[in-house]
Order: sequence, then structure tokens, then C-alpha cells
Amino acid sequence: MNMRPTIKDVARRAKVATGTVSRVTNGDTTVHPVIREAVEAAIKELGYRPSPIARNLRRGRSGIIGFVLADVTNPTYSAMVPEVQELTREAGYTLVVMDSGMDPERERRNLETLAALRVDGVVLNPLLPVDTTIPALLQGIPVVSLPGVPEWEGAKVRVSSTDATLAGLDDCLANGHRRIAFLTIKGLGGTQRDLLSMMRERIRAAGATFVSDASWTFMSREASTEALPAMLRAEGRPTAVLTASALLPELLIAARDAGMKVPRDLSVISIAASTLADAYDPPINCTTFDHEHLSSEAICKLLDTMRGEPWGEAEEHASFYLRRGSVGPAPA
Amino acid sequence: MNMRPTIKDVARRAKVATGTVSRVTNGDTTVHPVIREAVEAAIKELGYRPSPIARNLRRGRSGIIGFVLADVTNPTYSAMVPEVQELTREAGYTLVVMDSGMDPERERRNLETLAALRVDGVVLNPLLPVDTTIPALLQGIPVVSLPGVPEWEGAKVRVSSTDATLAGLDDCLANGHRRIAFLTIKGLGGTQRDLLSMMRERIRAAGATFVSDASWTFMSREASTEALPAMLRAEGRPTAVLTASALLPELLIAARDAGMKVPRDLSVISIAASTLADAYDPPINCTTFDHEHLSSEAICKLLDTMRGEPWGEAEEHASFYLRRGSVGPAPA
DNA sequence: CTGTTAGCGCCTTCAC
DNA sequence: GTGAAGGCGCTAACAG
Repeated sequence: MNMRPTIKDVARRAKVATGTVSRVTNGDTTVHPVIREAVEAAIKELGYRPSPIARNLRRGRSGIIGFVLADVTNPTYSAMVPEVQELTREAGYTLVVMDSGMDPERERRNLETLAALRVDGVVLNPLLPVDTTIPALLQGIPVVSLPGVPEWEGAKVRVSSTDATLAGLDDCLANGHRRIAFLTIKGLGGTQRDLLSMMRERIRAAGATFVSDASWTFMSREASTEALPAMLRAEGRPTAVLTASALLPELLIAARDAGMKVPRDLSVISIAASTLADAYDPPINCTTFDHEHLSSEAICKLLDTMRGEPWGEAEEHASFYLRRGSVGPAPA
Repeated sequence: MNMRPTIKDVARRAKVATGTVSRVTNGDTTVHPVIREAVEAAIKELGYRPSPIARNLRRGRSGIIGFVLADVTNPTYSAMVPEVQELTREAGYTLVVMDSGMDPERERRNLETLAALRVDGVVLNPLLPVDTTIPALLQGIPVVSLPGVPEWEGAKVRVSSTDATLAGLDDCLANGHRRIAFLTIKGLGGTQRDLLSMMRERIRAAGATFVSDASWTFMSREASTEALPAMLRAEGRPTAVLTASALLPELLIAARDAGMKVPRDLSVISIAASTLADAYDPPINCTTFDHEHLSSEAICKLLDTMRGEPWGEAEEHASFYLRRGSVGPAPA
């Protein structure tokens, strides 16, 4: 059990003081070249690496940024992990990814752990509806919420799929659909309610029916296993469905089990992209947005907040509607 | 900017020494009940939480376990994140998830970061072929490899899909397929080569042809975008394909673009499950294994190794072949 | 330019 | 059963 070399070992080996070694490892330019070289040699020979723990203790920061994901297995946000990791690394932080597994309980625990770890910042992809007691848990740690929820205090990055979703809706209406459903995860915030009323209006204007009651509009992933087959079996069943990407697998499974083909018997639009939407036959129409741009904005905002700068208002991020093969004319 | 309370603040408030506070926070039983209560009250009033950084510095450990994933967006392993996180949390560690994004360069950097962080242990889901210089990077930090690669020194958890894959192959042969392809990620290790020769033999015994040359058998995800359409267009094209789950999306897309229907024109088996395999129409036959059991074994092994216990030989983990709708009779 | 020193917050002997 | 003190590895302020 040979201990790792410390700054003292290096200092002794290079015959200098620990302070000098510290200056070298921190890139201080005011070190005599000869001494610097001697120190660097000693570092190399000993295989010395400064302990981030001691360093962080001294500096009063952890050097860690936490990224709490509502659900790692949901590609919509987990696709941003690589980008976020890279950006934080460049800024000199280590990214800790945590998964809430769609469980509010776990989300709380994750944030508590991060607070206990004294992380320097948090990127939060919150469960919805957002838990308003979260800011208390975080006791002043800078946070950026992704996507931004209106109820939330603090920096946020808004990604609104409103335009793209409405474009999808128009596509359905133009294809003659008159019974349209909208599936989204339980208990969404204000933005979604706005979207809902905009959709409602547009549907009425087209003389169509919005197939939606509480159990269809807002549902949990588990509930959907029962609710979706029922929806597709019902008398006034929809001929077109716009669904949150998290519910797309369940919807497609329900359609398949009901013997329905897309888009012959059912038109489908996914709100947010996924591998499934890309690879399905036919490819599923979906809304999408610029992931890279979004994550870099999130990290920039977080870093700004960490520097104590006030956060500007969240700008909306544009989203796009991809027209592919999953919307067809309404069945007769 | 009010600093967080330290152990000193608590000691002062409770009129005791810091040592006593420390004993309380560490659940030392040799503390007088009255004092203990006073300390606990002070802790609550101040909202005190011991700094893990200082604690870890003192204890000479980081309290962190790293989980390096070859690719977060690959559900086969990212599905284990929740389980692994839970298990490490129960063992008193914080899990740091990192993503290598299928890039050897990033994998190296991640491991270097973890080494610099002085993590107490690493769960590694390595890129293949495995980088044999990795143990050097980790300088004695306990590691468990998942899945275990033969070339690897250290604890490992083996998950062999051999049996299930052979079962899938038999299914194809029984359905009259005579030209069969096997798609897997570039540069696999010894286990896979064994599997390959077993398949070869079984195929010959059945009088069938193994459609495989270097470019089809081992391919990168990017290369597949060109290679797969070419494979499906070729003269002696396969009528059945067994594919690593990472290549399933590309295969299905290529088939769709070629106007082929599964299983009418092409039978497909995915090695490892995915949402796509579940939700596709028809559902894709696949091999699978017991994720929970596997991750808990990985963590147990890691914890054992961290305690200095020798690791036993890796037992094989059973896998299963799920018969669904993607294998049909060979086209005439 | 470089050495010395005083802690960062905590745990852990060692006395009492 | 509890207080006092030293030190984990490092950095930053201050001398020299």
C-alpha cells in the first residue's frame, strides 16, 4: 500500500518549497524556467497529480456540476449528455450525471446528494409537474432548468415545441382528420396549457373534434399501457395522435396490437425525436430542435449564474416539424 | 454571501468541542444523550451538513464511484444506470456517470478525470476492442468491467449472449434461411470470435451460407450507413440478419429504404433488447438478459475488490432468446 | 522570484 | 464521556 505522492514529495525531490510546486501545477508564469523544469521533472518521475479533493477544499468549491435527468432512457434529453459533458469539461468542471428514473422521490434524493456534495452548479431536467420545493433543497446553488418551466425561479432554457406542434396539427387537419388526440405526460405546466388552448381553438376553427379527456391528455407511462389500447378501441377514437415522445413506444405498441397500420389506420406525430421515430416503418413525423445549441446555452447560462451574473429572460428556442411518412389521409 | 455553517459553528452553538459534534454526525454511541440532543438541535437550527470534501480529504477517499458508459444512447447498458446508482448509493457512494460517446479518445479522458478525482472505484463499460493501456491510467483503482472482456485484468462480469444468439441462429435455419449475416461492432474480442466460429460451424452443418465478409461482420455505426444498403442490394444478399442492437436502427432504415418488409423480405434478430425492438411492427426477436441481476453482481464485485478481496472467476450470465414477429420463412 | 506559514472542514488519537 | 490538538494535501498571503 504505497501512498500516492503528495506535493511535499515533489517539493523534496525537486529541492524547492511546496508553494513553488503549487505555482507550477497552476501555470503561474512567475517561476524561473530552470526551477520550473526541475519541478516538472520531479512531477513526471513521481507520477504526481494534485489531489482535487484537497484543492477543492482549499478553494471552497467542489469543481463538480450535476446533471439530473428525469429519465436517462429518454433519448430526447440523454442525447444532450455528451455535449453538456464536453462543455463543462472545457470550463474546468467535472460533470456528474444522475438519473431520476421518472420518480419524484429519486429526483429529490439526487438533488439532496448534490447539495451535500456541495456541487458548484446544477443542470436540471425536471420531472413534471415541477416540484416547487426543489429550490429549498438546493440552498443557493446555481441551477439552470432544461427545459425552463414558467413556475421556476432561476436561470432556465426554454424550448418551446409550440410552433412545431401546431404545424403538425395543421398537417393532420389538412389531411382531413377530424378526431385528433394529444398525449402528454401527466401534470404539465403553464406553457403546455397555453399550447393546449391554442390547439383547441385551431381544431374548433377547422370544425374538427379534439379527442381528449383527462385520462388521454395527461398520462403516466404506466397508465398508458392500459389507457392507450382503450383509446384506440373506443367509439369516437382518434384518427390522428400527437404524442410526447416518451409515450410513442406505448402508442405504437397499442396500435400494433389493435391491428392498426400507420398511417393507414392511424396518423402519428411524435413531439421530440427518437431512434424509434427514425427507424420505424414508416418513419414517424416529429418535432425536433437544435440539441447542441440548446445544451450550450444551458451551460453558458449556468456558468454565468455561477459567476453571479443575473440571468436574462429565457429566449424561446425554435423547433421544427419534420414531415415524413406517418401522417396520411384520414380513413373514411 | 453567508458561508455555510461548519462544524465549529455547531460546536460553539451547542457549547461543546468539535470532536463531539463529529462523534454525533458519525453515529458514535459513546455520547451522553443530553449532549447529543443539544448537538442535534444545534445542527438542525443551523441547517448544518458535514462537508463531504473535508471529510473525504481526512479519510483519504473520495466517496465516488465512476460509471463509464461506452454510449449513453445505447439502451442496452444505459438501462442499468438506475440500478447501479441505487446500489452504490446504498453502499454510501455517489455515482458519477460518464459517457464515452463511442470515442476512444473520450473514454481515455473520462478515465483520466476519474483517476484525478481519486474515485474509489470504477464500473467500466468499455469500448471494443478494449484499450489495453487502461489499467495503467487507473493506477490501482478497483475496476469492474461490464461486460467482461477476456483480455482484461481485474474483476469482471461476463454476460455471454452466446446461447441466445445460437438459438436465434437455429430459428433462422429452421425457417429455411440459407444466407445469413451477422452484424457486430468493429473489433470484438475473443469471446465474440469463439461465437463466430460456432455459428460458422452450425451454418455449414445446415448446408447454409454465412454471408459475412470483413465489412459486414464488423462495422462502425457510421460505416453502416453505407455498408448496410449495399449489403441488402448485393447479389447474394442475406435473407436473415443477426445484428448487434447498436446497428438495429441502421439495419431497419436500410431495409425500409430498400422497400423490404420484415419478415417477409428479411428476417431480423437483435442481439440485446431495445425500445425500438419492442415497439417496431413487427416486434423484433431479440436476445436479452437479466439487467438487474447483472448490475448488482457488478457492484458487488466492485465493492469486494475495493475491500481488497480477491475476485472470483467471472461466471457466465445466462441470456434468453425472445421469439416474436421478426423471423419468418425464407423468401423463395 | 521563492520560501514560509496559516488555515480550508473534518476526524481521530491522546489526555483528562 | 469529552476537550484539545494535529494533520489530511493544497493554495494564497506575506515575507524575504
